[in-house]
Amino acid sequence: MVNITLPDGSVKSYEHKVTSLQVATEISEGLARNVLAAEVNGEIWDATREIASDASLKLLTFDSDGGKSTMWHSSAHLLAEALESLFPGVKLAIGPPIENGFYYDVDFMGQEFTDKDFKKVEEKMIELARLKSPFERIEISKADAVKYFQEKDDPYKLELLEGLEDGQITFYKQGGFTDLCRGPHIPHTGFIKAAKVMSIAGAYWRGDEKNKQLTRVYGITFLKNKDLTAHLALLEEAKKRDHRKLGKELGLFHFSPTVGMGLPLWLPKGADLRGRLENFLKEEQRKTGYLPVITPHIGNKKLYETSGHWAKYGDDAFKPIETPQEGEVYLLKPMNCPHHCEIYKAVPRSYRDLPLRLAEFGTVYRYEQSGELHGLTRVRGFTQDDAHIFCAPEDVKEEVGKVIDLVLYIFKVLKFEDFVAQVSLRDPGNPDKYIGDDENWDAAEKAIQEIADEKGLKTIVELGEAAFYGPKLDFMVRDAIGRKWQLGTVQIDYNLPERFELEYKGSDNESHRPVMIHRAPFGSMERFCAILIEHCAGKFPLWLTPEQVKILPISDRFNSYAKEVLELLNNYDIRASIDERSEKIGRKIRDAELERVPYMIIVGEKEAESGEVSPRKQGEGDMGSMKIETFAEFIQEEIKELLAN
RNA sequence: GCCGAUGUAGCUCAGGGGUAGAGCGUUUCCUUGGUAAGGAAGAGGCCACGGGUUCAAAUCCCGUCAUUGGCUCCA
Repeated sequence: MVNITLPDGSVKSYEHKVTSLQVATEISEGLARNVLAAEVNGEIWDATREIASDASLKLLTFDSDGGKSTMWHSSAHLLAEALESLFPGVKLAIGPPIENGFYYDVDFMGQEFTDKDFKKVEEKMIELARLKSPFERIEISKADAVKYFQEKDDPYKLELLEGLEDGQITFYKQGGFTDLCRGPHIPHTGFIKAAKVMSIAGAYWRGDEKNKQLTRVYGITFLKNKDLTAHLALLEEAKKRDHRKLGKELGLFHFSPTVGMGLPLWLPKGADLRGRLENFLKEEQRKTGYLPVITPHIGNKKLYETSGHWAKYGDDAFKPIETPQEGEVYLLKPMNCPHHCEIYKAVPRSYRDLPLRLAEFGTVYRYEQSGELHGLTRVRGFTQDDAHIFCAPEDVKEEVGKVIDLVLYIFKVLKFEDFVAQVSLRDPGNPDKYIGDDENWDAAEKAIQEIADEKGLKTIVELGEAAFYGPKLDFMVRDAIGRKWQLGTVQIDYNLPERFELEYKGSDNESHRPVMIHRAPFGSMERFCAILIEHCAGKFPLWLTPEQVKILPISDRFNSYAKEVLELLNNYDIRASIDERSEKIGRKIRDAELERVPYMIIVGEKEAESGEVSPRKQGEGDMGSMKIETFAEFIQEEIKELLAN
């Protein structure tokens, strides 16, 4: 008797072994047609694998992460089969599913493989998929497995086999292709209806640059052609939103090789945007008890020896700077925290001073490898919206809670509505990796999890992802087109207070060690601006955008009336300018639309006579006529709503 | 840093061993208009940089630099 418990709690009983697919068929034929894999007792299995004893069962379709990854893993095998047939003699390394598709690392053994070959491979994959070859799971002894790959002369699989234990080894076979694989796989290749080879890149065998470089072939597949089309459309959309492209078009920032790679130059509009974001956060921080501090861009190397950063991250810092006379050694600061610790130490602290929240938009410099640089998201000089909260251990929970409130407010205002909080805790199997006593760790981990729950955050817990100095809470957002980004972070730190010997006098008249909380809601201004640009496709919220209103006179004759309107809007603190070119109104509208100015106002004879304006909303169109004051108040009202707490 | 691709006008890109091309932008002139591109003329390039091959190189080869897709890394 086999009892299968389904996610809704219902139980199905069978006389004999049963496969997930059979269970699915019983529920409905339609479901069975869509089942790619199954989660059996929390482990993902082939839907065709027999379940011999009582189990909980969750059927996985393409809508689930497990279903997708199974589908893509199987697709990697299909890709490998196609490559073997088109490029005889290729050696295969590994081929896992990834977030958007899959890849296979292939040694082409000197055969040329370029993007011109993609189409051929895609067609071959589909041709093979149409055969509906089942994925067969084969348990095999290590000796037989080794023999198989020796005969096939596949050095990579043989090396992988070395690390595997006899009795644990499985092959998967579909059609004429057999691969060493743990599985699981979809029932048969026929599910794969659309295939696309996306790109190729070099990748070292086992990620080690001493090893041979293989060709990583990226691909993606879908159950329906329509889904592939939609996916490609999404990539197109992402290209359109690329902050590097929009940054250029909208005049936000610029990179000059003469200044240096990875060192962004903020143009007036970009600086305006960023400054506004900073002021927005500064104002919120002022309201919630943060104190501003400012620290220099360099600091004595000793500072970083004390903090431990030099030992751990010295290789990722710019080379030290030396004074010409005294032989002192300085570092361009890669972190703000040591400076802030010194501010803490500037005077003796009492429990009455705590929590002490020191905030600074601190610019830091880190040596990123040249190949790592990417627009504003990965740069060598960037500004953190940094703050360090020094508090008593018992206040950690409350302080983290306040940081969460701040982050949630920012997300709400900037319309990052889809996010999860990742709670990073210690790796229980590896306690030596961490500093600080267990008691504090336990308390901090508990505090973070409790407060995250109390604040109603959707959380995922990751064991072993904590920093060596304390647990973390990171916010992962999904942007408007579904891409994931890591934004704000909150980190609890026992290390630096220890290293800098920070103390405060408690109400018991004894010395105590504070806990330090690092937090940066935006992370870095550069990276955040990049994400924001892509999130809103350059259409910034009204309160934030460099130019809120563009005044468009119908002809030169109305430029003077336009100036009156401008002056009035300025009195309402509305950022506006006039398009005085002698172009037709259609042209002025088009250009303002492309500049993503949220509101245009058209002024001509009619408006000049009645003292009104005819506003037009970006992307939407004409709003009719109204008094200038009415429009100004309308703008002010919209901003108020956007910022409402 | 490593591998691949790319580098031509301010921008987007075509071309390709023998006067350097287009569209957009820009400048000047004409046009003065009612909700997403009015017209004309002109300016603008050491074809990334340095070597080589060649009678001749923007074009072919080598190197450098930068950009870019990945890999590795990310306090």
